[in-house]
Amino acid sequence: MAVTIKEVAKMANVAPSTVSRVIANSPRISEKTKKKVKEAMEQLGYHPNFIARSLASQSTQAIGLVMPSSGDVVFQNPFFPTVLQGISEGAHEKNYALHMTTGKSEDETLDAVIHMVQGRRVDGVVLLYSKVEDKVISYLKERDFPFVVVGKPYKHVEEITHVDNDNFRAMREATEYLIGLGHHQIAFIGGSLDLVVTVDRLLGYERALRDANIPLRNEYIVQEEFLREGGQEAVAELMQLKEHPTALVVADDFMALGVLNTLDELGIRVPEDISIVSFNNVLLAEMSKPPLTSVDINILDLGYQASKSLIQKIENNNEPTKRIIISHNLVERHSCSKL
Amino acid sequence: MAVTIKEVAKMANVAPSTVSRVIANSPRISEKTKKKVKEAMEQLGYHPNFIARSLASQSTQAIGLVMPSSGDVVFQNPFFPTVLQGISEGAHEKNYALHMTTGKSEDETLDAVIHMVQGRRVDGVVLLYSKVEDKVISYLKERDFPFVVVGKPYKHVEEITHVDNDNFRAMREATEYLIGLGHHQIAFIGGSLDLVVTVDRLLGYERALRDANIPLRNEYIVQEEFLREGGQEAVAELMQLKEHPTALVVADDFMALGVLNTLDELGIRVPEDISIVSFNNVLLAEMSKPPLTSVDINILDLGYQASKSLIQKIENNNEPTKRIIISHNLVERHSCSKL
DNA sequence: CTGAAAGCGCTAACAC
DNA sequence: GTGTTAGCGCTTTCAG
Repeated sequence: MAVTIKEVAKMANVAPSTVSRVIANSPRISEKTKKKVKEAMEQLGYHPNFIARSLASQSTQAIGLVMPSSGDVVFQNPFFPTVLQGISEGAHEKNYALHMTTGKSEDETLDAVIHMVQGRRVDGVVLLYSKVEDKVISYLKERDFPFVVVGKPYKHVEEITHVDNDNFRAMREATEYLIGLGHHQIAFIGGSLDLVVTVDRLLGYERALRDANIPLRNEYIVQEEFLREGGQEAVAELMQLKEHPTALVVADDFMALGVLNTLDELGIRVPEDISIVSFNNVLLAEMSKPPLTSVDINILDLGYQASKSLIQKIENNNEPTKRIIISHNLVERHSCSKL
Repeated sequence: MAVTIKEVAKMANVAPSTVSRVIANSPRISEKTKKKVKEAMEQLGYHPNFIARSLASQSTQAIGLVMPSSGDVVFQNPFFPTVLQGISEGAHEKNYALHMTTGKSEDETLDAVIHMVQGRRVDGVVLLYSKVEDKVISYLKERDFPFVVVGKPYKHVEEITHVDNDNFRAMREATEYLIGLGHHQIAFIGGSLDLVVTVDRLLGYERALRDANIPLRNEYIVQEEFLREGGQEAVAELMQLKEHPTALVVADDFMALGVLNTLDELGIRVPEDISIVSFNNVLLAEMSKPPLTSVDINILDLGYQASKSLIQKIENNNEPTKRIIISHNLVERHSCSKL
């Protein structure tokens, strides 16, 4: 077995509790013994056992990550590694570890979360997605277990701490940008309406058009759940309309890449024939042909703030509910042109 | 506090140990009491406390994940979510949880691993990368802590269980494929030579050329560490050679996308002017223009087998060292043409 | 400022 | 088959 607190205590000629206090860096301990103990720890190569500490202190210093069901194609999106990185940075700063959960289906995910929570493996949870009706959220909320969501919860927005962009405004601005370039026939290509982010963006899109007195058309709104097959057709249909759009707002760079691809096959040039603004501004956006004008939503910060605020909530039980809005900004590249 | 084993015991009129046995599904316990206990658990809404169990049994049922330092651009690569998914599936099957570690630098990563291991937070570790000189591997090996690596370790290959593709053969075949199309001037674009995978593939490339009696040229070998800036130049230089290559093998789809991009800017058409074979076959490969001919390396399986074999090793201490080779296959799309 | 002792919730000999 | 009893390694009153 590894070296324990007892052995350190013996070596330093103190009680185990004193060693424990040194670890916790208790203020009421003399510099002298502190030093003595530290030396002993050093010499024995002591490392605290987290599990034991967790059991005694009823806290794990770990936060749980709930990913979308891995069946989802969403998972392929570079969005995730990036939020992860942000979360990880925030956690790291406060010495929290990360515990992951994935399930293939929604039910599996819920199950895994229950295990994690009831098994007391984590002190809090961050949800990396936000669906319209979500069992995980209900479960967590009901048990009053600390959690934050990346994105906007569908229900109880006021009672759930979440980190989000102002997706409504972001999409409104993106659309206005296109309007400013002279476009009136602007289509919206978004993901599943099950995702709150899609809903918000759709609303922003509609608002921009309405404000500019451009009539909305149902044919101009497509939900492209599947990045590939489904998308191809949807875009093709869109372009076959008598009055086909001259510009597109696309909910995600990854999707936009698919769109770009389809357009190319149809012999439609970007930005000459059609303009595109997309979202997220991942590395992909600058590597596509043409490089995409994309709304940067600061994914890293989204993650960073999520773990930060979760930890605050964990450490201070009556931390107020917060809504943290991460800024966004349009990065102009070469996928848009004036009409 | 939550309901414990004791309360269940009391309610079912048995000893705590009996309840424990029921949880462990011990064979030598009567069906009758088993049922009685289960009912009590049900009624009280009992959930075992993992932490307590871990402490008592000296095992956590969790495996640690070591990601490459997050500073690396590598992190952006869709490769990771996919291995993760595979690992997660393998872990899930055996009821293991996942614990993540990331550091910004190599040293931070090592630190995090030490914490995870010494803190007894995990029973084993899987490394999601394989670098040429790696402290994490040395550390783990020295302590004889169970681990497997995804990819091929640089040293001690025989003593470290790892899950890998036959990258040498895969790249040789990819190169031969191009040779078969009539290409003789084939350049190699790979990642950092710090990564073992790059080394293996480079070797496979060289072998294919040698076997075909095509002289190797140093100018034809480029390491493109940075996907963007650096890459642009490297490719440009390559194409400015008097005898520029007519085909490229690229170590990764993501990189290939960058290459495609640069080529386009230079007015060089794929596959008319130059052919490209890339690696990994992620979703990206079919979404690029043109869709990439790419070697599918079964990333998901790479992850799946990694967690599988790690768990075996954890559960059976004298499980032999294994080398697991995941198959690959060339997926033809539209980035190659006959010369 | 430091020590003694009682747990945290569960497992694992060892009895019977 | 089931109960008793020690711990696992640490934290945390409570004394002093």
